[in-house]
Amino acid sequence: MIDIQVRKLKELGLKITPQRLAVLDFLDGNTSHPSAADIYLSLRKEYPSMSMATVYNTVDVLAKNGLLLELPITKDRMNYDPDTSEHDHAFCSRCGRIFDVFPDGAAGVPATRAAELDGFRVVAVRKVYYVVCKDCEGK
Amino acid sequence: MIDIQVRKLKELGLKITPQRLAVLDFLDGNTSHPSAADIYLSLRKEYPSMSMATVYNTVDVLAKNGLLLELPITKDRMNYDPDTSEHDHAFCSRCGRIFDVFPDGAAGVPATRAAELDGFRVVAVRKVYYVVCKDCEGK
DNA sequence: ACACCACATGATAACCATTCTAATATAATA
DNA sequence: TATTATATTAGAATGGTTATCATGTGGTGT
Repeated sequence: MIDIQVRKLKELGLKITPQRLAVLDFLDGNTSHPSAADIYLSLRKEYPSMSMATVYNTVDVLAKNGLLLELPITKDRMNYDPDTSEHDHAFCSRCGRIFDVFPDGAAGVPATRAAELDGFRVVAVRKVYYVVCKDCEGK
Repeated sequence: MIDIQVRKLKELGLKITPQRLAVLDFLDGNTSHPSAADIYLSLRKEYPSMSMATVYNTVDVLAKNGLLLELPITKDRMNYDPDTSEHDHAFCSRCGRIFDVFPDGAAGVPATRAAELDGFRVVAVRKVYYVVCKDCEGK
């Protein structure tokens, strides 16, 4: 599973370190949209020496190379998503959770439109729904 | 022009202060998507006593009441948009400018879809295009 | 016009996510 | 195994945002 990503790292000339593998392993299949602190706290058990700087270095290099999406949703932290397929997100401002929102086919924006915009070269697109989720709606 | 917004403030039971009027006046018709610091620096000339706290208080209360959009685009600051009509934004990572992107009619997402999503109540939607703008593309 | 008071302002400190620094460690290669 | 470019680490620094609290003031009723 993460072998694919390891291969990508190698292709990019990035060194395969235990820390990077740990981050990749933690992110693999993770749909919780963790923050850097979430990743750090989770890995600290297994890698007590890991520092926040390494987490930031790692997510930065992953994001810069398209292996991880950066989700700027609130003003107080960045969140990350290892699922780089085309989808949106819903953020519940009550509980703070971030949900994946996959295109339902019909309402999807054509890829052609995303590639060019007012003569600008489009590098990425982020769409966020600010919602009150089911759990929170029921108070 | 800003009389409309003053009326809205009154309706919401908010006091009409010189500082709020100054912020509203600065934002009125402003398409530069300023940060709190931008607002503060611009108003300091006219209102030397104004503090960042007041700017934050003001934009928060305006945003909370739908008179101002919060745009979480990068990890280093929040930007604001007084144009609350339905539109998207394009952010050029080279020059840092934020452009308005208005729906071209054809590709707009139906309002009905925005109101309900996977059973979640949708409060707001933000769509950001990360681009390289024309000016920056030509290096 | 005046007094009252809930709310707003302002200076400052506190907070916290992120970045920087510089010394040390290590993966990759030959 | 030696070399070297790259990565890691702890800690400090940075900077946007929030919190604190004393002071000021807009709005309302008298």
